Amino acid sequence: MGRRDDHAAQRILEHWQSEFPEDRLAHLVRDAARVLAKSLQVRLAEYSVSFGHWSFLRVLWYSEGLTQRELSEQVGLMEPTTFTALKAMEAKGLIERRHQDGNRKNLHIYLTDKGRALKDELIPIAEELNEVAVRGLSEEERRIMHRGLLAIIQNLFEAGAVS
Amino acid sequence: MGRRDDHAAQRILEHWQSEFPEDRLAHLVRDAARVLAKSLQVRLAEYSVSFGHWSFLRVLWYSEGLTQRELSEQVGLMEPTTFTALKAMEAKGLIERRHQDGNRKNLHIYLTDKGRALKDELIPIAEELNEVAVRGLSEEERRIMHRGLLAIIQNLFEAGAVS
DNA sequence: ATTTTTAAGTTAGTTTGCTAAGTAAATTGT
DNA sequence: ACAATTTACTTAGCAAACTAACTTAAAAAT
Repeated sequence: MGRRDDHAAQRILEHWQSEFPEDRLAHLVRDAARVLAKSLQVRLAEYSVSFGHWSFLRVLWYSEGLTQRELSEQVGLMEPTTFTALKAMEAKGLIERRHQDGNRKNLHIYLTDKGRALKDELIPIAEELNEVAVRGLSEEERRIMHRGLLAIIQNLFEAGAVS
Repeated sequence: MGRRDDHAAQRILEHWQSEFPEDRLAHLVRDAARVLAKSLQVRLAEYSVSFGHWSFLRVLWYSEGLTQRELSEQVGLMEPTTFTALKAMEAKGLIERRHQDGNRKNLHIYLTDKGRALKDELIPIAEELNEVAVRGLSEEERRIMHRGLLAIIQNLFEAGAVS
């Protein structure tokens, strides 16, 4: 990493010693999410897989044949997002969208060989990145972060904070 | 919160008992960030302040007169993003962009009275939301999450993971 | 059996962020 | 003092997400 990036890293870190008590955690979570996403994006780009597509591939590798709606729910995105992503993935030859059992409405999603083959290439990348990200954190700390993030999500839902 | 939301909450939580070891943390961080952002957005909307504008306001409340570039760095966003947000905020009468000291290049950003007045209304909202989010987590756990998130950001920068 | 309701997919338009490339002012080097 | 470089802002265009509203198929109710 060059001097420019060291500088960027330092800036983003210094940033967090500073003021703004009122929503420090929210911004910190957001920054971490951005850095994580960006990192994965950079690595996936070598395989011409976008970050958006990755989210669907990782679900499909575990369970093909879901409908678009079911996929939406599994992935945690809204349907129009899913729709757009899947159309693009179909155009790139990663998946097929098929009607089934005489039902002319539901579309079931299947991987192509090409899409399926990416699994063995991309999973190690994600695993390695994950490992790098939490390097230096103890098992205990990792568990607490996991539980803590879940708690935040749950708290906000329970408080009716999210629509 | 209605039944529909309970359902949504449960789905998002069940989601995290499931497979996908390879980047569970990354997705969890991302989901938490989305829920946090969404929650704040909903609350800010009552004041016609968008989430994007909030990020700048909170910095400006602590230090007016920064240039656009300096603001970008403080907020942690790229300059074009800053530019667009500030133009919109100027149009809404929240800030002014002014040349200074005979320098025809740098633009310094100042709050209008309207922008300044929002501070007392919005800061409590953010504080309250933050409190709700981490409800049930001990001081110790909060500290670990804070350190852990910082560590993730730092690790990824150090690994050259981010461009 | 027909109507009504619900569900799945789609389209349109918005928001928030990005990168890459352009322009013009200010600074530095000769 | 002038040329070259760097810096600050701007423009253009793209990506990933969203909400709201539409269409049509399937399921439920009368």
